[in-house]
Amino acid sequence: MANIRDVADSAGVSVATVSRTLQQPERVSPKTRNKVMAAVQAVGYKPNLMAVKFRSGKTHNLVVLVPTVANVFFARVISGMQEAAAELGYSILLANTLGNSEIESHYAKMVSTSQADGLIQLRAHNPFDATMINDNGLLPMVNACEVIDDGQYPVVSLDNRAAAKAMTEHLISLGHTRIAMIKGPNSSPLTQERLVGYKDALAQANIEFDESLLLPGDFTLQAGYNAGEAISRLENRPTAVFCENDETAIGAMQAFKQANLHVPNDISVAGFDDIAFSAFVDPPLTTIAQPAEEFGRTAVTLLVDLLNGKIRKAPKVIMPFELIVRESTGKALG
Amino acid sequence: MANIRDVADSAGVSVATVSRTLQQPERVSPKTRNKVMAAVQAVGYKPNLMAVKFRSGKTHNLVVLVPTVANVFFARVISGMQEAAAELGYSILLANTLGNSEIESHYAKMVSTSQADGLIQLRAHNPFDATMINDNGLLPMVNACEVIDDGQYPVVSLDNRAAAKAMTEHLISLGHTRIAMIKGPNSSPLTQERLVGYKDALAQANIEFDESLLLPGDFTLQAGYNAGEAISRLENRPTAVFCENDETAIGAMQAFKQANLHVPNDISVAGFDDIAFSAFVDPPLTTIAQPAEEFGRTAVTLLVDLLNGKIRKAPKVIMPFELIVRESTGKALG
DNA sequence: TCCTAAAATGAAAACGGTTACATATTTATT
DNA sequence: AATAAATATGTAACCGTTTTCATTTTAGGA
Repeated sequence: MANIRDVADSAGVSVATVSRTLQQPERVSPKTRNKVMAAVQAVGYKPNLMAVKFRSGKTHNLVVLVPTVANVFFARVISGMQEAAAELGYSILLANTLGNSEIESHYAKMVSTSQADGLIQLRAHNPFDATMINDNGLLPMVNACEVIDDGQYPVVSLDNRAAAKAMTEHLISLGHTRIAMIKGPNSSPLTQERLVGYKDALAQANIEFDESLLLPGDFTLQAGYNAGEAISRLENRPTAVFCENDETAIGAMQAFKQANLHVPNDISVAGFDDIAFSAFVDPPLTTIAQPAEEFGRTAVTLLVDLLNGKIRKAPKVIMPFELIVRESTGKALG
Repeated sequence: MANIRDVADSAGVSVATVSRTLQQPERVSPKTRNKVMAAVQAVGYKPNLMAVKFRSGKTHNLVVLVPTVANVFFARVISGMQEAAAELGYSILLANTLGNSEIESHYAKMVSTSQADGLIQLRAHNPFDATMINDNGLLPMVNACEVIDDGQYPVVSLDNRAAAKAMTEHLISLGHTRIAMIKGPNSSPLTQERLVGYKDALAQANIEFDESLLLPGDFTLQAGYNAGEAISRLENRPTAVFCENDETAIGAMQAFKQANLHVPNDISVAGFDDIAFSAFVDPPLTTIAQPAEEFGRTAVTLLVDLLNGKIRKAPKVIMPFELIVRESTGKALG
């Protein structure tokens, strides 16, 4: 591979002049500029950006830690990130961690080993262990969606409590009083917040919280299906189910159909996230829409600001949500 | 950030010794080793991997170009890639190109600018333009799923023609003779191959190919819905629809339901890919399963072999498929 | 104890750029 | 035409590591 010295030799100038021609063309005379450009073509020069990044100490790489890109909501967030990063001149190193802590720390380590400038994660644990921490103890990181509440890192999040409350109120307004909830994984703070919002709404309507209507889940279709089956068999069956994400809701609906329960006549089903599939299932799913792409864009912007020292204290950006009422929720009958 | 020189000073040895201690501990005396390790801890040394990669000329980064991670099938392929890469000591730089050619070439350029050792793409165009090509004209690349047929690059693919033929034969065996097809984007060779397989099966059964039963699509839910609507309105309606991917099939099924067509009694629907959702829609979707994760793993392995010079001629790996019959396809009635 | 071979360590070059500083050239001013 | 100022270019240090080669130290055998 031709390097900058080959170009310099071919053009009969110094390497400094070649570098200047490429970086700040206005600082070099038109005559020289032409010579150099011709030489660049002639020798087929491509700058070794690894050398540039090493020399400058800025990689312009951002690591993104995502539990799984198979989660359709995350996929939208990532799209937003990639767009914003491209605009700001950064590359996204997307780490699909699959819950594998080796992959996680492999990528997290990229920040402490100068391979990336900062990190964004869509999960709620500190990815940096003692071996990665540097002098001042803080590596540049932004948390999106899920929240680490230690207030040390910028956060872009949703008011999950308010959103869950809004959805529960919607169900209550349709006359439902026995409302089950299928939860997300307990490890996720977001799951807890949504649970609190659900309880808020119940309390406000003077409906007693019933522990037996709380079902475990992990945000997958299969978990939704399993919970749906369990609900179908309940003796005093609830008339509505609030699922903490859309995959769960779609899985549950399938279980209800196989148990010959009609949605929403026998049981209303609500989701969370508004993934693309939700408008195309039968019946179309009532859910909470989040500005997923905007989440991603904001996270990247925050991180870049952080890297540029434009941020004093870790900000907390709360994104808006929207209740999308479709046909999977209806009036409580009987 | 402490560098190797700080460690050397702290341990009272040379930088060469520090480097050796870290890279080939056996080449250094136990006494020195302990001193150095202690110094590493004391100064909080983390090697600057940008410098290492620059120096070695090997980045151990692989760029993966994917049109959109929102495609659930791709998400599975990516998971497989990440696993294999982790095992082989490589990092995946995942580029969600969103069809944006700027993002595409931004990431493709990483290979020609020494930021990545090679590239895998899940699309069928040459991402390298004239400005990226190096001396011998070939940059290390592997094509997965979609095929560039110039035989220059290794390929890991499916016999899409055979798979589409198998699915069409399944429909024919159920008594269907009017079988519509909802295509993928025309830009995709894979789409053409599946079309040919479909025609193969028709010809073999002496069913004349009907151009009017061929509907455009782009692998999205919405395109499937649109095509499904169009099919519902056809005067001489087909009794079966073969969709070139599952998203399309799910979108089409939704359109049929809204047109009061029962699946499969009024119309059978078949997909392709076997994404997770397909087992959880109503009715569960008949489809072609591909070993998605294995695709990813194989692509990474091929690329790494290519980088290590273990490959003479561009190999073509064909992965197996499986026909998954669920409830969305049934006997042709009437 | 002395000599040789093996093992351990150090000095310095190299990777490919950028950039501060020095020097050479051009342009402007009188 | 002489001089100052502005512009253009070159020289060399530098970023943090690895690695070759030279040198020193240690171990082993006589």
